Amino acid sequence: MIRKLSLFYDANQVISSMSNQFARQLSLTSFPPNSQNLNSLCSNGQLREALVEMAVQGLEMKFEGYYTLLNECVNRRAFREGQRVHAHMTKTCYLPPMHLRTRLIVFYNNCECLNDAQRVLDEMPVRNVVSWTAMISAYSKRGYASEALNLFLQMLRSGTEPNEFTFATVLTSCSGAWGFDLGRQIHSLIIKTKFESHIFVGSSLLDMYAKAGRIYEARGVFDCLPERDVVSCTAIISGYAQLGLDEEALELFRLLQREGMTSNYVTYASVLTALSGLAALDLGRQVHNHVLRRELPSYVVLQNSLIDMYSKCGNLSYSRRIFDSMPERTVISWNAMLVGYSKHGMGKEVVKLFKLMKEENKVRPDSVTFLAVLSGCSHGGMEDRGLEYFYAMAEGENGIEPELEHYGCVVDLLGRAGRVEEAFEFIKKMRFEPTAAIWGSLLGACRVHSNVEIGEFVGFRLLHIEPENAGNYVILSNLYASAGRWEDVRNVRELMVEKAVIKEPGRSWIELDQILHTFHASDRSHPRREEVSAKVKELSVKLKEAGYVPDLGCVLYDVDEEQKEKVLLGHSEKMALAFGLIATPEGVPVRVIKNLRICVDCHNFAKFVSKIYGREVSLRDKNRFHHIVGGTCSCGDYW
DNA sequence: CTAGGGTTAG
Repeated sequence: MIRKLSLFYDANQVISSMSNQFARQLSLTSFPPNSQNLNSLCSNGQLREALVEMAVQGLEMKFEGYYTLLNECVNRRAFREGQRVHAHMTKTCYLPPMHLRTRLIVFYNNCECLNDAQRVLDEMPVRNVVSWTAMISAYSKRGYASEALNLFLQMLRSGTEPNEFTFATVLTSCSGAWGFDLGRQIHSLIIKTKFESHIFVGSSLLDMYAKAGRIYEARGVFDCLPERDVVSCTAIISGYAQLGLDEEALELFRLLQREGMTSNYVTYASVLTALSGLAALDLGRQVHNHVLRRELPSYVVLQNSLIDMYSKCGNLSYSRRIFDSMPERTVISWNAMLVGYSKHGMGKEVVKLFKLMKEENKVRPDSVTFLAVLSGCSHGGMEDRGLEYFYAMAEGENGIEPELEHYGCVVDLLGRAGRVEEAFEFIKKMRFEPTAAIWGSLLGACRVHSNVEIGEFVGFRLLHIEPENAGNYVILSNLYASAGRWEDVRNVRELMVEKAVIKEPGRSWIELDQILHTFHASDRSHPRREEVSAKVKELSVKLKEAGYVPDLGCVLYDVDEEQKEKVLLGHSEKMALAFGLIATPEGVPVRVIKNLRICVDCHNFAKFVSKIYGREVSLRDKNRFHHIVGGTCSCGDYW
C-alpha cells in the first residue's frame, strides 16, 4: 500500500532506490514504455540497463528518451554507448528533430570525433542557430580556429542570424593575424545586433582584443559593459598580464577588488602571472595566503601558477614544496619546476627532476619540457649532457621533433662551452632559417670567447636582420673593444646613431614591504634619488679600492671617459642595488630585478658588492637568476 | 539543444 502510494507520488525516486533487476521488471511491467524509466536508470548511473531498455522499447522510443540517453553519454563521454543510441535513432526515426541532432554534435565533439560531429551537421536537412553554433563551438574548443571561422561565414551566407551564443563562441577563434581582422568585422556586426553589452559576448570580445595586443580596445569594451562578473574581470586582468603589463594588471586587480569583484582560481592564476613578472614575492605570498584561507579545492592550474610565481621571485624551495604536495600534476607543473631550476642555473636539479618525470611515467614530456631541460643544461654548465638530450631527441627517441628553439638551445650550449666554430657550423646545417635570436646567442658566445672572426660575420648579419635592436650593436662593439679595434668600435657606434635605434628603456626594481621601488637609467623620479645616487658614488669609490674597474666598453655614447663612467653609474640596476643596501639591515640578502639582460659592468659591480659588504645579491634579469655570493656568481659569468 | 576568462616556453 505504501509502495503504491509512493509510486503515485514520485515514481522515479522509488525506481532509483530499487535494485537494478527489480527496477527493470517494474519498468517493463508496471509502466508503459516511456522516457520516465530511462530517466531514472540514467540518473541512477545505469547506462547499460538504459540501453537495454532502449532496445526493448524499439520503435516505441520517444524523443525524450533519446535525449535522456544522449545526455548521459555526453556527461560520461561514453563513446560506444552514444554510437548505439545514434544508430538506434537513425533506424527508428524518420526525421530526428533538430535538438537531438544538435545534442549528437555535442556528444561527438566531447568524444573528440569532430568528423562524426560534422557528418551529423551535414546530414541535417534544416539547420538553426543552435546547431550551427554547436558545431562552431566544437571546432573552436578543439583549436581548429579557421574551420570555426569558415563555418561561421557559411552560417551567415545561409541566412541564419547569429545569436549571443554564436558571437561568444566564434570570437574565441579570432586570435592570430587574419583572425583579428575578421574579429573586428564581427565586432561591428555585434554592434549592429546590439549584443555588444551582453556579458558573455563582451568578455569574449575584450579577450579577443587583448590577445591581439590591443589592450586599449579591450579596456574600452570592458568599461562599456553594463555589468561585470568574475569572467569579464579576469579576462581584462589577464589581458594586461599576458601582454607583460604587470603593474597595470595588478593595479586593475586592486581597483576591481575594492569595487567588490569576486575572484576565483582563474583570477588568482592571472594575478600570479603578473606577480611573477614583477617578482613581487611579498604580494605573491599574500595571494597565496588568501588562496589558502579561502580553502579552494586544489586546482592544478592555480598550483602551477604558484610554482612559477615562487620560482620567478627567487624562492625555489617553496616552488618545490608546492610541486611535491600536488595530488596531480600536468606537464605544465613539471615544466614550471624545470624552468625554475633552469633559470636558477641548477642544471643538476633539472637533470634529476627530468629523470624523475620519466621514471614516474605519468605525464609525457612535451616540447617545452625539452626547452627547459636543454636550457637548464646550458645555464648549469652541463653542455655534454645537454647535447646528449638533443641528439636523443633528433633521433626521434621521445616522439618530439626538435623545433627552432631547441636548435637555439644547442647553439647556446656549444657557444657557452667555447665551441664557437662548431656552433657556427651547426647553424649553417640547421633545417631552419636562423633567426635573430639564434645569431644573437652566437654573437654573445663570440664576445665571451673573443672570437672576432666569426663574431664580426655574425654581428653584420644580425645588424642586417635586426637593425633596430640596440643590444646587438653593444655586443659587437664590446667584441671589437676586447680586440682593441677602436676604429671599428667607433664605426659601430656611428652606425647605431644613424639607424636611430630605439632601445627598450632599462629599468630595475626592488621590493620592500610589498612596495616595488623602480629605477630607470639616470633616474630622477624616486623620492630618495639623492640618497641613492650618493650611495652609488660611495660604492664605486669603495669598490674601486678593492679592484673594481668600470667596463667602459659597455657605453656606446660618444663621450669622454669620465662621462662614460657617469653613464655606467647611472644604470638602473646599480641604483636599485644601492637602494637595497640603504633600506635593508646589514647582512640581509638583496633581491634586484631587471627588465633587460644585465650588463657586464653591473654584473661585476654586484660581485664586488657581495664580496665587500658581505651581502648575498640575487639578481633576476630577462634570462635568468644571478645568485651572487662572496664575489662569485652562479651564472659562471656566462649569460 | 548552442556561450566568455586560466598555468610552463618564446
